[in-house]
Amino acid sequence: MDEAKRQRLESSTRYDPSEVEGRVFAEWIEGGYFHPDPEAGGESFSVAIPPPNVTGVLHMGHALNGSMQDALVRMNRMRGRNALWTLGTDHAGIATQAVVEKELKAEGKTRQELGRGAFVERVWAWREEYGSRIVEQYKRLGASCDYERERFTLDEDYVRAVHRVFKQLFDKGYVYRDNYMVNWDPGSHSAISDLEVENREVTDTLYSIEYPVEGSERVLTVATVRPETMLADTAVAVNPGDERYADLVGGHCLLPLVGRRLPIIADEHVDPEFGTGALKITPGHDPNDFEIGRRHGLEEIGAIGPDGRMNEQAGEFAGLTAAEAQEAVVAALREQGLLVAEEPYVHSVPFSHRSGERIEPLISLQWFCRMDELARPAIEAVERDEVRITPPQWKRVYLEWMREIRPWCVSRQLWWGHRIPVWYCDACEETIVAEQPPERCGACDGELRQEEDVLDTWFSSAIWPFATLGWPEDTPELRAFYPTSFLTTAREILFLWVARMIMTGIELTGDVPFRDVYVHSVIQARDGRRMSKSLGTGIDPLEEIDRHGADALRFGLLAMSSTQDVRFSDAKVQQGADLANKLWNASRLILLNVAEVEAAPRPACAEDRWILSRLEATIGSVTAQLEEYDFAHAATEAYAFFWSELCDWYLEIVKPRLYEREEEVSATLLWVLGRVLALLHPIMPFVSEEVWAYHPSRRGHLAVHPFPVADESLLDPKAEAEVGEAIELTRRLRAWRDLVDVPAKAELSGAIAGEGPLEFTGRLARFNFRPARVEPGSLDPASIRDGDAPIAQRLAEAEESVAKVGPVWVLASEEIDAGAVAARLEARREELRSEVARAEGKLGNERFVARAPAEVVEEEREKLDRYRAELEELSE
RNA sequence: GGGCGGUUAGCUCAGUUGGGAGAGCAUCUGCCUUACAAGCAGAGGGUCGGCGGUUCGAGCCCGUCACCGCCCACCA
Repeated sequence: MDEAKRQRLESSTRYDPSEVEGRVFAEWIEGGYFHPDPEAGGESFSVAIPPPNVTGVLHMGHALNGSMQDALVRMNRMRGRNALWTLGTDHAGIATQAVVEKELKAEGKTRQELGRGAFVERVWAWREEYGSRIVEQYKRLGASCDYERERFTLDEDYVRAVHRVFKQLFDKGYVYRDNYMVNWDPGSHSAISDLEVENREVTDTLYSIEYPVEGSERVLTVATVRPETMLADTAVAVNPGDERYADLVGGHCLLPLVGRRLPIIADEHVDPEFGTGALKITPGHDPNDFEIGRRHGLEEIGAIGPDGRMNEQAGEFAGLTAAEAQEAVVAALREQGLLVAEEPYVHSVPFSHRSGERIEPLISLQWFCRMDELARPAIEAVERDEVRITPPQWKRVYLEWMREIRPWCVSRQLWWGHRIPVWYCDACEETIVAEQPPERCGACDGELRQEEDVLDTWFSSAIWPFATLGWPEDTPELRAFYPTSFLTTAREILFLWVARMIMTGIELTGDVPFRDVYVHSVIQARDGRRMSKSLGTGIDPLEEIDRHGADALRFGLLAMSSTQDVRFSDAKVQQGADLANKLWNASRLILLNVAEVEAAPRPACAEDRWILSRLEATIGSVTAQLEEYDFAHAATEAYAFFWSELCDWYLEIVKPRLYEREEEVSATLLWVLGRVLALLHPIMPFVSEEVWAYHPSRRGHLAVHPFPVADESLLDPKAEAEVGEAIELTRRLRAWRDLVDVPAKAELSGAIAGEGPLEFTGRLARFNFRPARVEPGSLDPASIRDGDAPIAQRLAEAEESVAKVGPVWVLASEEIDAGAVAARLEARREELRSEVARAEGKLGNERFVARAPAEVVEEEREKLDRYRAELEELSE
């Protein structure tokens, strides 16, 4: 080690992530480790990041998902796979357009004033300036993405891919244009899909209105929470089995305020139990009524326009907002005495997930995609586990949703996005769908105009895993890295994104887009509420990185993740920070004291075999857990091995040997340290890489160092048992010392029977042991010196076959308070008496003895014997 | 209205096929022991949401109730 490095190790007693992370990340990039050559050959491993919105800033969900992906990508890169982690951003139509429109508004302008072309240019400008923020933030996390292949869903070739998809689906008859009821979002001024609607409980007023029946004194009383929509009513419906109204079906009533004749129809949808059993039908503004209307061939009237205001169909109410119209309609009805009841009514109402505004269902000419044909193979792929979903309950959720799938409204009335590749000829009414803009109409050579609408953002993200690799071209990237290896995702986009990727992947590439889907848990705010910007409950991952380091946040997030949702735990992040610091300091101890030897397992005694065995066992199980997406157990198990077994026990045990620069222990320690660093690297890449820089075995960066494979030949159950017992003995001695109030500095004397790795036990528990050859229950007089008197006995049990550590006697000394010892002894006797009673009770139960498995009964008998023996020994 | 998940130590969470309840943090006690006081050693703390059932034996299996959360749903 050169002098500068030694100096730094000696002087830095604390690990400082802020000093390390930027520098180390730059080295990785310079090394080009994250930029694989698709033609390198060999086994590849690839992941396409769920593309964050280009407007986005890194939030805790990204940080969690990123930590998980990076752990697996790094592990596989270290295993020598040709690893690609594709990063990029989503143009996020509505969100991005809204951001720029807000900017415009601040300048007193609107997008309409600007015009489409200038507006879109303006969004691109915005994107150039701010669009890479989140990419930079992924670097702070340490994400080993290929930053040289950053993709954007509006890249030129990505646009071509989208056009190809649209055309292909159109040609197959899946994509079509129709006048249909859609979820109109008055906020973004666009249609949105069913998946972008969220239902909220709302208390409205339920109004009961009387519709006079034509040619009769009777009235039909209908109930509605939206009286303003009555202006667009085109029928009244009753249940076909409802005898009260059987004679009226086929007749008409008169729509109050408007005077339109409404046919009275019978439809199964009407619940005779609800209200009066008569339902006003507004096909233009209610999804149910729309269906009924289509079944009965009713007229579809739109009285509310896309701007949320009443149109000319609303007669005198035209120009009012829907809310104003409601008041006015109610007032008019009340005046005419047709309003017979008003009562509060709680029901669920659709709201736009995008703008938060109440959805206005209305009929509109839109582009749709039929999903049933696309869904079929995507269902089979999951049923057959060609795409595995973890945890398994989400498989069922996916399948159930897919089996009920409905057409997808893919057009959006926005300017920012993939403009739909459809051209209309006004001269001959030809519709042309094409990948490239056609010059003139092929039929009549007339002028063409392109469809104004753009595609749903999710239409383009649905092809992300292969479009980012160059599809539809047959690129080396596509050949090498598709299908991708896995996808980690939040469950909220299981339908919105994951299902659609599987469908398009199979349809367009003939293969699934990924083999594995891991649905991760949601990290909630500290108080259990949802983390959200608007609630102010968000926790900024970048602040956490500033405060504790990226490794700490990564460790914390992985450790707190689970199959169920969990609250954000500052303690877990702190645990990660502590681990990084501990790693640094343990490494200082080792690296500054070892002899100059090659790292190698060179066990010289039981404890050496023990730590090697524990290390390999840990490598095996942490690796398996990472492969099963059990990140929490992987992180905490690696932590426990390193902290407790390696630092608290092994390093303390071998310190004397280390200080003497013993070669065997030096070699072993370097070996263990190297493997631990590699094992931790996928979870804590920065600190592990930094420490590795000081390791004498280093030939290159840890990021591309081989990942450890558990070496079973180093597993040693015997050493584990022996040292485990010596550790247990040490613990009991320490506990005993504390409980009898022996001063911390006091060195006690004792006699011990047995053999095994006891040297460290005496040292760590501050006991001077003398070997004592004993029969159970008695102390060999030969081992007692003048003035010695055993005052406490049997601090450890002898395990038959292994270490053969026998009873321990502590010899009297002035540091020991005989009264405290006696009290402790009595407490132990009490404990034993209750254990004996418990075991006796169990064994006294005939049914237990008769029915429990023999080994369980035998075990219980052995326990009883042991407790009795110890109690016997401790009795005066 | 359906479906899913949760309820375990003061807090946040683990708990593999049913055989004496664990971790981290917090608390208390003692230690600046020459890697780390962001440390070390030790201790205390839980009728595993309630009730019932199956079983020799239940945190775990079954039923039921109570809260909490999420997803899906076209009943005005």
